[in-house]
Amino acid sequence: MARRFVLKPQPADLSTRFTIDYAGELNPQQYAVVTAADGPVLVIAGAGTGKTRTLIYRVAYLVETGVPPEQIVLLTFTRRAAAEMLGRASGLLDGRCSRVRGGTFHSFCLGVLREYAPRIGFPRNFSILDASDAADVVDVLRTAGGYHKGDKRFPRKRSLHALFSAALNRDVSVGELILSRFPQFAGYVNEIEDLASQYEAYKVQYGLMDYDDLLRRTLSLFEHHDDVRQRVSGSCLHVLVDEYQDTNRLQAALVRQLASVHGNVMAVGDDAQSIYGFRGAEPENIFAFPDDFNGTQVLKLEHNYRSTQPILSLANHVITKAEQKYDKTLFSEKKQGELPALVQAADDRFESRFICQMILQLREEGVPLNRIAVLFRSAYNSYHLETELNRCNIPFVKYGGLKLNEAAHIKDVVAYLRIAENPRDAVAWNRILLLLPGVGPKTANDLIQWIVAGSEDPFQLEHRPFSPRYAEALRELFDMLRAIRSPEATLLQQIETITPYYEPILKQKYYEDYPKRLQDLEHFVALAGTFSSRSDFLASLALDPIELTALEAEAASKDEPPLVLSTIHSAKGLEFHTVFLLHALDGVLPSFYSLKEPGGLDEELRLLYVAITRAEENLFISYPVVQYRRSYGEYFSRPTRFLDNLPEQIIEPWTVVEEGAAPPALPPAPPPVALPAPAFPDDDDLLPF
DNA sequence: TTTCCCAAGCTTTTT
DNA sequence: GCTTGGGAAA
Repeated sequence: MARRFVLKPQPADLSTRFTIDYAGELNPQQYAVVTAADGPVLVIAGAGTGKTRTLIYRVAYLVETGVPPEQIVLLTFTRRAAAEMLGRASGLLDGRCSRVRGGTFHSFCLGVLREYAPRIGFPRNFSILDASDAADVVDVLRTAGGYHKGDKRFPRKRSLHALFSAALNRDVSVGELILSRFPQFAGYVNEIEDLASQYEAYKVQYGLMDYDDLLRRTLSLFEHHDDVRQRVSGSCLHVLVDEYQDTNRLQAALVRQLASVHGNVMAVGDDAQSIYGFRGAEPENIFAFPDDFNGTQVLKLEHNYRSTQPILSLANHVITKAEQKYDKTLFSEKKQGELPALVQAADDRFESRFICQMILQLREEGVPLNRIAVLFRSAYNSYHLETELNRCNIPFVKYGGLKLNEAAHIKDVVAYLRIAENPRDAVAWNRILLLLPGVGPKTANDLIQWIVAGSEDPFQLEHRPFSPRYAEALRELFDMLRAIRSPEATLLQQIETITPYYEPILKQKYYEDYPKRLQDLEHFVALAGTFSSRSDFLASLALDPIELTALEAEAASKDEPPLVLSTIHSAKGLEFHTVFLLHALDGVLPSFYSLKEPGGLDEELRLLYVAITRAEENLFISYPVVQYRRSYGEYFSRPTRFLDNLPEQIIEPWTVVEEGAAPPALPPAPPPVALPAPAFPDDDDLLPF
């Protein structure tokens, strides 16, 4: 019997049913972005203009207007950023937003490839190579090919891989790149190009992908398999891309593919904050966006809610020094505030003590530690400070330093897991075979050939030529691997099978500091416990590297959220009540290396701009007058050229002195008279650091 | 072929 | 301060 079901009429105005008062909670510019119609939208957002907040509301708005959350894709620069944004969006909307797909380009591509990799000749369980794995591959090939036999210097494995990667990300051939930017290797163009193609072949042969492969193989998957593109892009009803100024050519092409079915893309960026040129990022992507997408609506966010006017004035001043002109002047809603300080310290120790004491004072005043950040150009710039912080018992996390998965002993353990996941993973095999006594590069290579060419069960020793020198060790290894391969073993059980096997090796290999490394392993085991599948765990380690200090800080202080130490790059998108920038020296920021790069100085300047605009209330830029270099001794350093000749109404000079020598250099006391300017060496004599 | 030892060289920013 | 490469002994 046929029936008729009568639908009730839909309410004419959906807005009355929104749970969020968008117009009330956002300014008109933000509101325009959040409620923008379908189609391509480009948002030019200055620093501190509530970009993140706007994107969060946009996601919520889309969900409220009926877009299925799983058809929204939010591409961000780090997974941390994605998780934070989706968390906040979920908070706005009773958890519905948690089903939004979010992550980095790399993690999104990984998801696509895990499904479609066989279409382009890769196994689904391909392994992901990090930079040092990739360098290991290059090393194996280079040794096998005997390239380093020449009389001149052949590039090192890391340089080689960096070269391959740079060529790919800039869409030029390795040969062209060498001639244009690395003339010192020009004598080896043919050899290096050979190696590059061997590297590619090796990855295909053993089912391996490096970071670049994740992007470019996904792109080529879309380009050559239209049904896949249709399917994937069809599931992306809305694509939102954060930090668009830091996308490279590949990523921009991916965005075009993802939006090719529905055409709903929102890209958000700020060309003045482009700091990834070294990785092939092309800030021009922002300006090319309207050409790439017909009918692009361009919207702007200009009101700064983060920083006080004095901090913005400094930022505005600094950015005018760029070669390239930026059409930017930031205005704050917060008019009042302390002047940014340019703090001169005698040396590293003074600088560190100044920062620690100031932090303690701020904490006294009620500023939580995790609202304070110390930023620096390079991870090692903070060594002295870290010692001093430990002395003062100030807990901290450091972002941008050594990652958990970069530590050799962690990489070893991960290698066992990787083999269990992908038994053809030659890099992982190489790594763990070399740990066996009596096995060197040659034997390892031979064994890998046997193993990979072998039967379905790669962990059989029978019928394989092997020497008694390492037979017993190999048998033990295979027994262990077979145990963790067992389908019943949970991830935690697998790791608990590995550790007793690996500990003797660890003890032997790192006898001096093995207890410390053992501790890392314990953290690692604990971390593994939070994952359910081995493949998720491995992917997360590769794509969302965890800071070594993050685990330590967590273990050490449950009571107080720690201070943040971070490279400027890793602080992108974040904001803090108080920001310290240390080692603001010529040669550090701008980095010595940047002088050789075309456009390098501007990028360093933008880096300073990013650092400055992280601050809400207080900004202290400090530098030591005397630096020490082993092999050179002590020498005078020079503060960053970017702050030369700034008026005192823009940045206030401070001097740090020992108690008794002069009034303490702490507010509200007026800053003491500056020391006589140090005798700077001539630019010619100036050392890189 | 492996392993040990010593000298040389280099040292940014990230997925 | 650390990795990397070369050379020589086992």
